[in-house]
Amino acid sequence: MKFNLRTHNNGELRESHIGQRVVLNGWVDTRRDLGGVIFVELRDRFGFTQIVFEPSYNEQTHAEGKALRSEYVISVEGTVRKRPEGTENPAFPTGMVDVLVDRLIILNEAKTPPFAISDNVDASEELRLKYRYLDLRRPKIQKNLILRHKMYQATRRFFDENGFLEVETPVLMKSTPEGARDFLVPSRLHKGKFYALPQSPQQYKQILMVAGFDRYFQIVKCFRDEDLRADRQPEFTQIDVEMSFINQDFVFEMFEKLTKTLYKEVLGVDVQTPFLKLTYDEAMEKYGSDKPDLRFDLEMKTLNDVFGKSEFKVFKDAVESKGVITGLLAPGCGEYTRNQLDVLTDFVKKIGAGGLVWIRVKEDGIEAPVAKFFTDDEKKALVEKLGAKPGDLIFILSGKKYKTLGIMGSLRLEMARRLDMIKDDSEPKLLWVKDFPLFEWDDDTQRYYAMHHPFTSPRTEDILLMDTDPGEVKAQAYDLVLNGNEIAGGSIRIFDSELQGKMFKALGFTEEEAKEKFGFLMNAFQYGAPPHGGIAFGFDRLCMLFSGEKSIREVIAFPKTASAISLMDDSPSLVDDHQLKELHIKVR
RNA sequence: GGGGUCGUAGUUCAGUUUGGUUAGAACGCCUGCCUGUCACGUAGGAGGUCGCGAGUUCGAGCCUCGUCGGCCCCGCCA
Repeated sequence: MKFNLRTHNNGELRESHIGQRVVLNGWVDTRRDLGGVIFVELRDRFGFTQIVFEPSYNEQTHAEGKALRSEYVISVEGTVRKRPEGTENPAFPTGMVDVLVDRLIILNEAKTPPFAISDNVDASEELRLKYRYLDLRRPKIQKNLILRHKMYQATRRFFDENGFLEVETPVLMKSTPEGARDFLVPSRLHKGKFYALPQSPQQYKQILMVAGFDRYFQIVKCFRDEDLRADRQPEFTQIDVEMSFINQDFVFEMFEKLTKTLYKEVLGVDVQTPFLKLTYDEAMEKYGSDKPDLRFDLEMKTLNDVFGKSEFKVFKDAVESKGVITGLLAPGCGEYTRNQLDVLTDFVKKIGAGGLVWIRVKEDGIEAPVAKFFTDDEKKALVEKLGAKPGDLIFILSGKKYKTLGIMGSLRLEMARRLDMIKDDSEPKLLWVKDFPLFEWDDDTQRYYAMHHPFTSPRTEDILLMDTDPGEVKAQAYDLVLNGNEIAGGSIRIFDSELQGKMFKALGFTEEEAKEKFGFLMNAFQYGAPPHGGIAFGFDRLCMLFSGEKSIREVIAFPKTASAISLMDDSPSLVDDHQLKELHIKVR
């Protein structure tokens, strides 16, 4: 079909164009047929322009315009005109003018869409995902993807300017035993063998360091076959980075700079550096989370010293078993009803707490079902430690250290919500959490697992503990946290074969197993590995937070549902038998 | 793997508590009228597998069981 190329896009025309002859292409957004005159808002990703079909200007085109419907794709020619006095629409940048049409070409008709292509029409997410190509026409989603584009560009500019090289790594790689479940890809050429999709390009980027690339980055898709969340998809995008001849502080500095740059260039916001740094233990004790939200205070206090000699059995057990007693002050909540307190007790029980101790602070002391177990000194010390005032409410949990702190952290977030302390427009709170434990004990398999990954270096001063007390070893691992979201994580790596061997041993790998799984990396390390370390940013999550969305699906063009299905193209799907046969696969 | 919640015109929802006549509303859609609208107005009209399947019942959108799907959370996510 013949049509003229546009002279302008639909967000472009201003009063300065009045009198010009223009060609516009786009989609019919809305049509208002007043009988004698027809107004159409023409839409493309640049904006809206009102075009007018007027019989006195061109009778034939006006008649043709009667046929237009929503989402028709058209090309029009006409003259830019100032809108008559009083009919301007300041809501649109192009609202001072309209285009009098004298030539209309309908490039494509369209079925009535299942939902209006508009920001303020609610359509269920299910429907939006099924018709994602229509959903993506909505200005809001387009705005999100444009922001994402800006993030890509600012990121690449930053790394280029700082001496990083962008290198692509394989998408078909070797399956590794640790960490998330791999997505497997069967090999046709090698019967019974499988590739894995990368959970991250971790080992490749370390090998690039051995190869001397010194500074590497990649904006890369990663795959983890785990269950989804609002901020988690099975395939997602990382800004993956690795550097040689650096230390942890150097990493902090470099990526504070990146974060600052992104805020400035994409949002025009100034953030202060350096960021606050908390150790993992501090973060857990004060906020009950390794990704604390610091937009509000509500700091937890460890009360082991207050109740160190307590006769209250629950507390006594916690102290004796090296557990924790942790307290949270809920200011002004002293009047919470028994029912409200029961709801909160259920809340913590659901996530694993044995129970919840609550205490009302009064003018003349404290009031609580457990008060009779406390000595006067304990009561006094408790109120003092938490800085409690009459009218406040105190919560106490006790039990296994990190688990209990984590539950109190959840309660902290819940109370912040109830007290309306989380303001969406508050300034971004960024911090580093560092000194993560190197290992995590797993009761089911009765062995240690690497909390970060098996290539993470312990703190130098903790290396000796690896043999005697692995649980106490801290890693040179760090997360970057934004408003309670983990947006990046990384570590300084082991670059010494001997220490790596020690690590594998602590994880319970035999030498043969280690060789079989990671041998190529170990081999590479024998040929002169530089000290190195890196970090990876969760790019989708970062885009989500920058655009103020609550789900990463809003910043991914074609996302999966919570059950990892793509509603638009109906994947995953069954495949033909002959495909399976070629791949030597039999479905049970 | 577990918990919560939702599923009714094209869409968003009401109706389910207490089973009972022809399942409603708004928007959208279609047709007529309308020359300055921008949530156009106006008159009329069409449009339903109450997610699906069993069961209880004289009778099920409503009750029971199962199942499928969306969303959120726990586990999981080096």
